Amino acid sequence: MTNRVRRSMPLLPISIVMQLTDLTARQIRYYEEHELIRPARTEGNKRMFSLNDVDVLLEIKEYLDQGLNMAGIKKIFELRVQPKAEVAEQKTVSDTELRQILREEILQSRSYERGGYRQGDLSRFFH
Amino acid sequence: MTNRVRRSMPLLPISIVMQLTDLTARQIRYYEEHELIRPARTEGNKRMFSLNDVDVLLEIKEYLDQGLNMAGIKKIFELRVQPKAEVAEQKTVSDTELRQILREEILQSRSYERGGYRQGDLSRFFH
DNA sequence: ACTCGATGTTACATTTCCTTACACAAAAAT
DNA sequence: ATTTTTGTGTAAGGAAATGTAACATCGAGT
Repeated sequence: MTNRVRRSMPLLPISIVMQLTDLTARQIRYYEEHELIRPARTEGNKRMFSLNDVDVLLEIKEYLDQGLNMAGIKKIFELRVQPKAEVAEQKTVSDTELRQILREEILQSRSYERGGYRQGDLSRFFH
Repeated sequence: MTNRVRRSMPLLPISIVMQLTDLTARQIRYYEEHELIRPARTEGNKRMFSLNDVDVLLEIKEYLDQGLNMAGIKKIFELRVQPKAEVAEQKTVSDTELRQILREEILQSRSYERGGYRQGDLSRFFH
């Protein structure tokens, strides 16, 4: 359930996404222009990307490499069936709420798996 | 193996960490001053935090709530045994390499679990 | 009352990111 | 063979996020 929530949480600034995807800012913004991704915005209008966004970007890159154009890629994403539950969830949960959820889950999770590690473990959090 | 790598990858700007932890920038920087965390820096000297860092920060917060002071918390972290393999890994892998690894893993992972979802799945990546 | 530890606040500098506009090469369309 | 479209580069100017540094505050303990 919350898996999807986690992956769609806007956490990353564009600089990191650039490093993760090897795309330029220009490219990333261009793909957003074509509505292939919809990064969240901070109060100050800066883009914040989710892991999902990164994933989509990598996929776009792949398709471009294979010779597809924007139209083709756009169509592919359109055809992808989107579970209704997911849509509902996305519409009802705000970014701020997402982070609240995340924080709570982190707090809960930590109590368990703290063993011989120097620091607590956040990995459980991601799936 | 790469689990630890992932969690120690510097991805988050301070603003997001603030939201995730409910700490102020002042507090976060203060804890860094006391070497409880060691966030990476961008070329432009901005702090970039890993999930590990967030985890540690939440722990610090917890301890402070319980009345501990910096010295106490510091000591606790010191006493935490750190597996040797981890140390070696942390010393030999640069941030840039980390992101490279991450990217590659994302690419690999996506091919599998793409089913009825609108977008590829990055979750496998985290643990 | 005084000190110290943890945090708030303010000021100023720098970096990062934004939008907008123009350029351009390669591909597609005419 | 031109002309258009597409995907991307690049530059300008401005706004937002973050940095450091200094001083202020406030509670706990002495």
